[in-house]
Amino acid sequence: MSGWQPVRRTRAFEDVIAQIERRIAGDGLRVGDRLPGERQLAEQLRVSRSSVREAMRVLETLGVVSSQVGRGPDAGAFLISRPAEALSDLLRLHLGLSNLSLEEVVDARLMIEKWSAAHAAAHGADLSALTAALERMDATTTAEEFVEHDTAFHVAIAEASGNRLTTAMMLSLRDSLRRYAVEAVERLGGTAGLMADHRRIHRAIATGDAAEASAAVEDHLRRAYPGISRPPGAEDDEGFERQQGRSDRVG
Amino acid sequence: MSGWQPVRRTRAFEDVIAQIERRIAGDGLRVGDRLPGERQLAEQLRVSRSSVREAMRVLETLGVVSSQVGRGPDAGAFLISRPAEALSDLLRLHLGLSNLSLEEVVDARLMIEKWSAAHAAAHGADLSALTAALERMDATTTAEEFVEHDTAFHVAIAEASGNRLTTAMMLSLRDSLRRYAVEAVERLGGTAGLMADHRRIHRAIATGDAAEASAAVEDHLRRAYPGISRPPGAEDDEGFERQQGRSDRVG
DNA sequence: ACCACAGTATGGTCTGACCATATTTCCCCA
DNA sequence: TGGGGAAATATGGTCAGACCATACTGTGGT
Repeated sequence: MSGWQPVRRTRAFEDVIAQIERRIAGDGLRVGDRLPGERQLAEQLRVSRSSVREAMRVLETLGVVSSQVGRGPDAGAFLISRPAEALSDLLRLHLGLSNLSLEEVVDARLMIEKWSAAHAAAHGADLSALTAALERMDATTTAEEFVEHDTAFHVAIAEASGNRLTTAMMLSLRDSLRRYAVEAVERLGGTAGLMADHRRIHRAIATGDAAEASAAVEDHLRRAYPGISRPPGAEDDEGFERQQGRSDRVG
Repeated sequence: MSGWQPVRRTRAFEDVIAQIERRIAGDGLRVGDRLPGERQLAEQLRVSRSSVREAMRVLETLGVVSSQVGRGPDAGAFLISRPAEALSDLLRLHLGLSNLSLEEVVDARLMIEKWSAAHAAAHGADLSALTAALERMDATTTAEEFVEHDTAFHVAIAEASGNRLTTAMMLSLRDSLRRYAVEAVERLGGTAGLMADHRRIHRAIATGDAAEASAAVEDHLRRAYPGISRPPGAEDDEGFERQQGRSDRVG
C-alpha cells in the first residue's frame, strides 16, 4: 500500500523537547536558568535517559541549551541563547551538500550588511568598535590576521544595527565565507582598496548617511567577491547554477 | 602528538558528525543518498549506537538528514536539505526564550521581503504563482484562510528572488509570525487595504520596477505590523528608498 | 586556617536487549 | 503456475543498567 502518509507518532525525545519548551513558555524559564539533570528529567517525563539526551542534543544544536559536566552550580544543562552558532552549523552543512550556492550566501550577506550599515548610520551607533578594528587592521601583515580584524569590523557594523537576529545571521554567513575572505585578500594583492572601503563605510556611519553607508558596503563586497552578486536591476542572465566558473567579469 | 586540547574533549557524537561531514565533502555524498545504518555506522566509527543516534538527532535538527523506520530502499537515514524547517525551530525557541524580540523578527522579515521583491522585479520572475495566490485570496472569507494564501503570495515573492537561502529565512520568519498575521487581519477589520498592497506589489514586480516593489512591500508590512522600527534615514531623508533606487538602474 | 582526601552529583559512553514497522522471502495451497 | 499469507529480516525507537571522567562538596586531620 503505497501513497500512505503516516501520522508519524511522536518520538520520545520530541516529547521531551515539547515539555521543556512548555516550561520555558509557562514557567518563565530564562537564559541562565538551569534545567533538571538528565536522570531526574527522565524520571519526571517517564522516558529513558537516552531520550532525554537526544532531546538535549537537539536543543544544544539549536543554541538554546549548554551542558557542563561535573558537580556544583556550574554543572548541568543551562538555557543559553546562541542562534549564531546554530546558524553557522546549518549553513556549513548545507553549503557542503551543495544545496546552497556560494552566490546565494554572498547575496544574503550583501543584503544583511547593507541593511545593517544603513541602520547603524541612522541610529547614531557607537563607533568605538569600528574605529578600533580599523586601527588593528592597519597594523596587520598577513591575510589571515587582516581577515580576523576585518571580521570584527563587519560584526561591529551588524551589532550597531541593534538587531540580534540579523547580527546572528551576519555572523554565521561571514563564518561560512571565512576561507573565501582570505582568498579574496590574497587575490587582490593588498589591502589598500579594502581599507579605503572600510574608511568610507566608517565615515558614512559616523555622519549618519544611511544611503552612503549602504552603497559603500555594496561596493566593498563587490570588490571582495567580484561577479558573484547581482544587484536588483542588473540585466537578466541565465540563472545561477553554474556561475562560479565565470565569475570574473568585474575584473 | 605534540599538544593536547585540555579544555573541550570532543564528544563521541561530534566525531560521528565530523566523519559524516567528511564523507559529504570527500565522497561526494549528495541529497537523496543513503547513510549506513546506525548499527553499521557505530561499528565503523568504533562508537556506541547511542552516540551515532545523538549525531543523527543533530543532523536531523539541522535539516540535512531524515530517518525512516522499517526495511527496504526507503528505510534508513537519508541526506536531505531542509534549512527552512531548521530555521523555524531555531526562531521559535529563541523567541520563546524572549531573547529575540518580535520587533527584531519583523525587522528582519521586512529586510528580506524588500530585498526579495526588488530582486524578483529585476529578474523578470515568473508571476503565475503570485497571480494565483492573489485570486485565491480574493475568494476567501475567514482570516485564517486569507492568511494561508497570503503566505503563499509572500513565499512566491521570496522564491521569485531565486535565492534559496533568503527564501528559507523568509519562510521561517513568516512561520514564527503566523499568529500575529491572523491577529493583524482581524485588527484591520478587512482585507481591502492588504489586497490593494498586494496588487501594488504584483504590479511593481510585473513591470520590473525594483524600487517600487521594495517600497510597496515596506508599506504593506507597516500596515500589517504598525509600530515596527522606522526605516534608516527616516529622520533626515528617504535614505533606504534612495539607496535602493540608486542601485536599481533598470535601464 | 589550611590542606588532603573521600564523597557525590553531573554529563559522557557503552552494552545489550526488546519493540514497532515495513519490506523481502518463502512456502503452501488453489 | 500463480497468489496469498506467514515468517524472516533490516531498520529506527526505546529502555535499563552499568561504568567512566569530571568537578565541586564536605570532612577530618594537622
